[in-house]
Amino acid sequence: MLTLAEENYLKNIFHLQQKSPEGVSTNAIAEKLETKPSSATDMVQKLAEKNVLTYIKYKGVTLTEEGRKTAANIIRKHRLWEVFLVEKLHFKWDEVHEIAEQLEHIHSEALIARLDQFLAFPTVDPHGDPIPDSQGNFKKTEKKLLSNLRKLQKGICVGVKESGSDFLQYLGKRNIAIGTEITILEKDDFDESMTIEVSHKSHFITKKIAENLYIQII
Amino acid sequence: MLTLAEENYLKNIFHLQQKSPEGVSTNAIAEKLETKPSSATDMVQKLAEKNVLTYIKYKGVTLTEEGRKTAANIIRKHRLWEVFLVEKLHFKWDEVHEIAEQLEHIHSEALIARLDQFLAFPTVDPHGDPIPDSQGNFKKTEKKLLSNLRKLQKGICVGVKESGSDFLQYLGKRNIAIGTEITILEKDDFDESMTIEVSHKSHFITKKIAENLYIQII
DNA sequence: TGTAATTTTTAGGTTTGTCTAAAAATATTT
DNA sequence: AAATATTTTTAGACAAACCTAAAAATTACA
Repeated sequence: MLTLAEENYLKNIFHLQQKSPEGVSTNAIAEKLETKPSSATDMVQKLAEKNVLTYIKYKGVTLTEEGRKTAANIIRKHRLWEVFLVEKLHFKWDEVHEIAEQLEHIHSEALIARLDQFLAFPTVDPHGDPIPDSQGNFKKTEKKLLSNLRKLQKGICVGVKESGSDFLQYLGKRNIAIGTEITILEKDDFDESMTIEVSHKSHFITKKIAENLYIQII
Repeated sequence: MLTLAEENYLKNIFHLQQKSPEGVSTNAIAEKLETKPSSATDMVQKLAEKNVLTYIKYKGVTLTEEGRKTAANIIRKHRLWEVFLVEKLHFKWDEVHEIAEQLEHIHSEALIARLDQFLAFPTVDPHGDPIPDSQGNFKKTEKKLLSNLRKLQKGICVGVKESGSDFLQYLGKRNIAIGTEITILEKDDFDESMTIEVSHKSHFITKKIAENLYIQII
């Protein structure tokens, strides 16, 4: 079982590794965690002992598979709690980070499993960031129907289901084409219509339209 | 801002003070917290410095008003989270204590205010223990209509609203009289009927009956 | 009331996670 | 390639929260 401080290091090293997959420097870690490089070195040595990362002096740090899974699980908890705070407690999406920073360290597998179910298994958090599954896997970016996405999720149009010219003209008028980035601003629970943003303009679209657009989540 | 360890001491001292209001010994604190008396002494001295309790060497400890309020607030959070876990995530009432022990230390007034609202301002936790208000006040035990109580809440019958003989005979047949202890086993959300336990027997009663029985919560 | 038993505190030490200052390794520049 | 600059690690210290062992105060009781 990791301590709170250890969990925070692991989570931040995970994020840093996205940017520099070849290895993360202790200085970068210290900066991210707003601490001194010497403290980061100390902690990194302890985490290497615990086999959640490999550390080569002066060369930097890489998460092990175990470390990667642990970090992903913390991120999973953080993002699930954010969904709870926004969807259930009606916080604004920009108010939830600090609280989720605390909640992500609650230890209970059962709690997270039930929270996930209570929230209807969300795949993105209120900022549109993906929520990894319980095995720590981030969903491979695959095409989905626009109608299956949630509020604030972002994606790139990668195809259409119905390809009649009426439909394509409809898309053309709204500057939607293959490669176009789309963000869901609002989604109505009742009729599944949505407001989407396309190149800084917002459009209202019906369920029928959304069911005919393939999107790759980004 | 108190540390997690300090909060746990405070909460437990609060509970111990219920049993011995004249002062709590450091040994009793150590036993409750499963630590050594010397550690309890150390912590108590630190908490006295922080003005949340008064400490007289060899004589024991009493919470200050500030300490009392802080402790009550931790208990409030613990019990609100228990309600959430049972009512929203469908945990059993005996599975929630450990998780609530962690959640009670999340620092955010806004979170607790919204959680309270989300849970519709419960006054008791799933074990029937009272939830103090945001000022740290425990509701004075006062009579309430049975229909206003929640599942698992316990009380003593202290009066009736409608006192026609039909009604009193109805109560008599079920061994309900002034002084009788009643526990709500089940409460139906739809028609507000309930199953109650009276001297080890369970009875089904309608909303109309429940609206005419005054109960003192225990 | 004085001695024994118990409770409580003090003294000194450990671990965790941090710090500063200095040393060592690596990288850069001329 | 040598000198300089930068990055990174090591060494030693500190606060929090705990421990053990010993001392001091209180309580029990003969």
